[in-house]
Amino acid sequence: MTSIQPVPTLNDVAKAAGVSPATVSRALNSPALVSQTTLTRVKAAVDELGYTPNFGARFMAAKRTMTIGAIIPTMENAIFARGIQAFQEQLHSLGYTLLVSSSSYDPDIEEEQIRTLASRGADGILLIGYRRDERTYDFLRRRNIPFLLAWAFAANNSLPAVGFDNRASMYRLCNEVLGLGHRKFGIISGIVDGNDRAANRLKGIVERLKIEGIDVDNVPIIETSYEIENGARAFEQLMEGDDKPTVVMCGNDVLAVGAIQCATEMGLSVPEDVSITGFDGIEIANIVTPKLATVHVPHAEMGRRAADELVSMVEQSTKGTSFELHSHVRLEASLGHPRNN
Amino acid sequence: MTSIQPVPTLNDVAKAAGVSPATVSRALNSPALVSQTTLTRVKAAVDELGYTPNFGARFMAAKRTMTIGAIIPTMENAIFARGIQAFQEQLHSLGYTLLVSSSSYDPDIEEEQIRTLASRGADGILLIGYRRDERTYDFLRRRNIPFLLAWAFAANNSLPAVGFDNRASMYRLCNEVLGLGHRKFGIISGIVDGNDRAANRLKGIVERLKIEGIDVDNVPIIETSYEIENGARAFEQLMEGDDKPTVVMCGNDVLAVGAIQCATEMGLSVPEDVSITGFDGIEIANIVTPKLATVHVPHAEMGRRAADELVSMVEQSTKGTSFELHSHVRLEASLGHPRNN
DNA sequence: TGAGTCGATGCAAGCGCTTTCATTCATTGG
DNA sequence: CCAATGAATGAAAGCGCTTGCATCGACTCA
Repeated sequence: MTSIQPVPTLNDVAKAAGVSPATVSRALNSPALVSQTTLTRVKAAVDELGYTPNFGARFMAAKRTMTIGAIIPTMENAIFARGIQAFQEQLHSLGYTLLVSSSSYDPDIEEEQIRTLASRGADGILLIGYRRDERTYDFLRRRNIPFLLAWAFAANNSLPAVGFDNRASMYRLCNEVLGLGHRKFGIISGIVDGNDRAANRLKGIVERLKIEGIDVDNVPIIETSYEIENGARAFEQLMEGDDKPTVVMCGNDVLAVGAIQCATEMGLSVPEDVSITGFDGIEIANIVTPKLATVHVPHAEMGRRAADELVSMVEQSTKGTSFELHSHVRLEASLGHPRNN
Repeated sequence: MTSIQPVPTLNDVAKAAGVSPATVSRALNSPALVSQTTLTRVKAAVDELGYTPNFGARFMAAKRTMTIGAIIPTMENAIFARGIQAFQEQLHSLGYTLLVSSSSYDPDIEEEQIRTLASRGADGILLIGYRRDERTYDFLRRRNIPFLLAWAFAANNSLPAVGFDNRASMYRLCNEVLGLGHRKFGIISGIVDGNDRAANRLKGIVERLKIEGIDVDNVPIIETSYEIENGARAFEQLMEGDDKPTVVMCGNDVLAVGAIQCATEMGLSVPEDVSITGFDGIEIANIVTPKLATVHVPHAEMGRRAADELVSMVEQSTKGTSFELHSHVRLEASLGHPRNN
């Protein structure tokens, strides 16, 4: 075999091409500065040796890594999947690589991941939602790492974000529900603590109900984490008492699907016996029977825009502009009139 | 404000603690070599300055990065979600960070991502399935980067893998289908080219049918990529002719769900008019009505085992041991007897 | 008491790359 | 024909960290 030279370096390429390392570096990063002849010679050497730059070294010498990090709460369900996929594809077409980690909805893990991404030289970071320790934001700012929030948008918050107004979206859905005549509500919310998206969705419902003059303190609200099973259990609990709700609004499609499944198991028909609504508009909303009335969020567009915005923040070192996307209430068979209005 | 010293370095910590950089490095990486007093002093300095190591530098000086890379075909649907989530959680508890990229089922992109991960100093890489250009494997070997395959297992292949036998699994499911009396098959397969998992699943059906004496050349097989929509379209096409199949076996739950939805839209009842089967046992198989008969794969276990194995390959620099997981045929309402047997 | 140990620390050499500055050589204009 | 310009390249200084080797006391043991 050939000699033991496992990883070719810039220097090896330089030798092979008969030029200086500096020239190879330039040929690779700013081809305009190098003559055509040298350029082809270098490229040939690169191919021949199978050279790949060492990011660690590059990161040390330069600053950029052409890497964007993203930290999402979970990979396990589909909530973030489509958006992140679009984000990644757009980044790829802009020449960036995406590194994704998941925090399992744990703020401490999230903070740790942020530090790790920073240590790794991420040029920018995408985070989900607003709410996190101020210390985390300080860290990012101190380090001068551009960051962008997604899956949420609050007009009164100056942090750059690409997303939608969770509160207003849920408010609109609640409007529709009221319009159908429902007055007895049950709510299954995501864990509100440390999650502004879940909190705002809940707020959207509560605000609207108050306006309607409904005594919100008597509306049963169950908080649980985003899993189908939990949605089912919560639903069961809501339907236990005498004074059953005519509609159960869920903070999330995943919970809603659990609720629908539970309803079916309990022999209740949806929406005749009880209406159920979700939020997100992910695939399962369409798969479940009956189809789930929900708020549809433009995930793919959000991902693409987030990529564009974050990259421009990185490259132009701008402060970042927020962008509000519009969600869309989707009425489907899981939502109907209450039985005895 | 304080002076402009954006990113504290090891040296800064050393100064603050009144020791040499070497000592700080040791305090951080091999605390056993440092006295208790120094240790606490260093830790204090680290906290005070908010120091985070620079991975680029660390990667250059040492070799390890405590990073594992994974490249999955897509993040968009749930096929890999659960397994990867478990993989990440296990890695995290072993002290490693996971970086995930997706290749969009494109071999060229996958290769590029592999190079990127290598450049970034991934200590090990997880890949999905066996089939890829030999050049890619050569690259990994040359670079001496441990890699492990997942979502597939072939006894006759020496590459280390943690997965299940796609062919045998599908063969068993096909067995059940035949047992119910079906003789007229339709097949919706994933794209076989460059995807050994899809290919082997198809093979499992075909082999079993041949044994049964069924003329496989006359069994309609539609290849399409893993999307619900495509499953629906393919199903429609299969049900067009006069000689309709009594069962449609799909290479994947996603395709199968599309098929079921299409059947419902066409006014066909499942399984009375036509049976439908899937593969993977992901969440949507349980959500769709009727529930999908499928092959259930222990995704979470696969993820965990893959993490353990890959880390041990990295740390003990062993060659890697393959491990076969067992899938499990799950009979559900979408599969029944053919109408006119 | 002196040689031998050993634990704790410091020194300094890189790891592979980018980039500033200097140098070289060909070209151009007066 | 010579100075001035500019394109192309090279030399070399780090970037922040790890680690082999050297050093230095403080102990142990005979």
